[in-house]
Amino acid sequence: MPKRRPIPAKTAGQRRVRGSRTGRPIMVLLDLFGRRWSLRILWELREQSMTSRALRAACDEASPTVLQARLTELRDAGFIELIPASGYGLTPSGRELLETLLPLHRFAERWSKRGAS
Amino acid sequence: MPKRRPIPAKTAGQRRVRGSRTGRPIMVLLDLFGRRWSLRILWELREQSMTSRALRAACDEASPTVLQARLTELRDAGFIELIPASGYGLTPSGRELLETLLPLHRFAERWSKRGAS
DNA sequence: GTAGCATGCTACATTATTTGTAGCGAAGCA
DNA sequence: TGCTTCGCTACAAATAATGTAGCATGCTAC
Repeated sequence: MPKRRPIPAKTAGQRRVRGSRTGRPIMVLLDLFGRRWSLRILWELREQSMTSRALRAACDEASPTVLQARLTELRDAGFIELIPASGYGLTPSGRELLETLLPLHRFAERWSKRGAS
Repeated sequence: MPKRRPIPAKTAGQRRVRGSRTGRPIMVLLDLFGRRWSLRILWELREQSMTSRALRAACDEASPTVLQARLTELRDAGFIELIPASGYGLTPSGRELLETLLPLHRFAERWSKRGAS
């Protein structure tokens, strides 16, 4: 039973939402981000665009197979784009998404400095 | 080659940070959240505590094996806790984490309503 | 123009993770 | 005692990720 979801894709210029069953957008995102390297890729692109190979280097040399898969998914989702001149970079939407994730950085620092609790 | 990381764990009351290679806290988080069901679990607990079985139901009946693994990891990370009376719930730290993730909900709504870009 | 070199991307066998189903032992309650 | 739920585990089958190699294309330098 392939529980894995075909990932959001464009349909005639319109996003086809089909999340973890309900189609609720937040579920689609949580599902997409729950795949290996998704969040990491977005994170590494936060300050600069990179070629796919540089991105791979930035991501602990993750295998090109998955990386390429994530890249395609994130592209279909409209968060990143490939610009021949500069490589992969965030779209306006992707940048907006990253804005909402930035507080996570500060939280991570606080979190690591204290015990569990 | 098990690239998979043993997950942050307590060591004599002290968190042992050991991220995706650098040990940077943000990497540890991105890594933890890049595993299936991690984010979803936190999300489902945002408003109420739940028994492990209710949580499973809330998470599309994900297999108890992974769910249990994630639960343990999130517990070790100090984001959730098991209280016999009420089941699994967020710790103060977990609630703080969730606060930083809430904007994601609003973003998801906006995102789904427009095309990609 | 042809020999390099870097790009985005793919093939494919191996290894790791997840799924689905069943069920255990403990605790609560009748 | 019998019934129910709890947290959690076993384990085989299915799916996803890894690691290595390499292709085709588009450069720039000779």
